[in-house]
Amino acid sequence: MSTHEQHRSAATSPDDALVDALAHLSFVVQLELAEVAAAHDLSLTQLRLLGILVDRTPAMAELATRLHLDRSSVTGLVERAEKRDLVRREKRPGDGRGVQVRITADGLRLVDHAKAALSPRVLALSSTLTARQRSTLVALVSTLLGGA
Amino acid sequence: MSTHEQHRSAATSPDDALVDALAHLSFVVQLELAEVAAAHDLSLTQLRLLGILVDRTPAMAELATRLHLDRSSVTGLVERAEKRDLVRREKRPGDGRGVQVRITADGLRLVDHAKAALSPRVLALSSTLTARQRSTLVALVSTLLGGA
DNA sequence: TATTGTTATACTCTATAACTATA
DNA sequence: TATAGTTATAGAGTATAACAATA
Repeated sequence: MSTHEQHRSAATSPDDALVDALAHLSFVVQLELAEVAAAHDLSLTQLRLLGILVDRTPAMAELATRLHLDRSSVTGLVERAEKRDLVRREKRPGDGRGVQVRITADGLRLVDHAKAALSPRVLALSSTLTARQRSTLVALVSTLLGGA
Repeated sequence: MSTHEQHRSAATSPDDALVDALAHLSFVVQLELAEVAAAHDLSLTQLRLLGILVDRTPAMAELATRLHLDRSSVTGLVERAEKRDLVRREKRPGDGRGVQVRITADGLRLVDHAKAALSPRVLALSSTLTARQRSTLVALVSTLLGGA
């Protein structure tokens, strides 16, 4: 029911309870992500962009698909990141129209720091769980996400 | 590790696996939330605003706290919602400075529809889990969130 | 013709700083 | 002085529509 993390509603059915729990959890986790991004002077979208580029050199259109954004939005996103020397646009070999985006050393350093900052925050969230509970949670979420 | 939902990284430790799972899950759930909001011509923030107002009549400052926004941001947010007759600003009795924000019938209808649209989407996400697994997941997430 | 990416434009969202009015 | 809220301003983020270049 709740679309807000501080709205602790009394779920009336098991289904409602699940929807509530996942929505609420997503807000709490996203807040941590946004704070980590902000601490590195990045928006959450910029951080996601860098995260994607860590092990890929995608075309603009592929970035748009992965980020669920319009191609024109990605143009601006990459432009701003490029201005900060976090990414670089390169000509796509073999297709005169295409561009591929590559992360720079600066960008890589930034995303590494952000990732390092994220872990303790997310782990702190789960401090009320035992080690066994945490591993059960990981297993369930992995199944839910279709990841084995 | 992953800051992006489509980045299925091989977590190297149980801690990394937990951070990955929760981050990934949060993106997937937020995508559903954003799509539901968009289907009702709302941003996720506007939907959160309405969600808060369902059972409250808060002051602007309280809204800012709940939404993790600056007061000036809330001014614009409420203004746009008011322009669409989704909320109404009222004078706070007993404090000439204060304002309280109330959801309108239109707003309530909209948020109800959005909530109804969200449930099947989130439930579909968890279709790979058994009923018992879903209830375990709810219990673990509730503990994590400190909600008993 | 279709695809890739950009540009032009217009909004929403957000924060900072300065302001007004009330307490 | 302190608090509640707004305004002015600036910038990021986003989409739609129209465009150029290439395929």
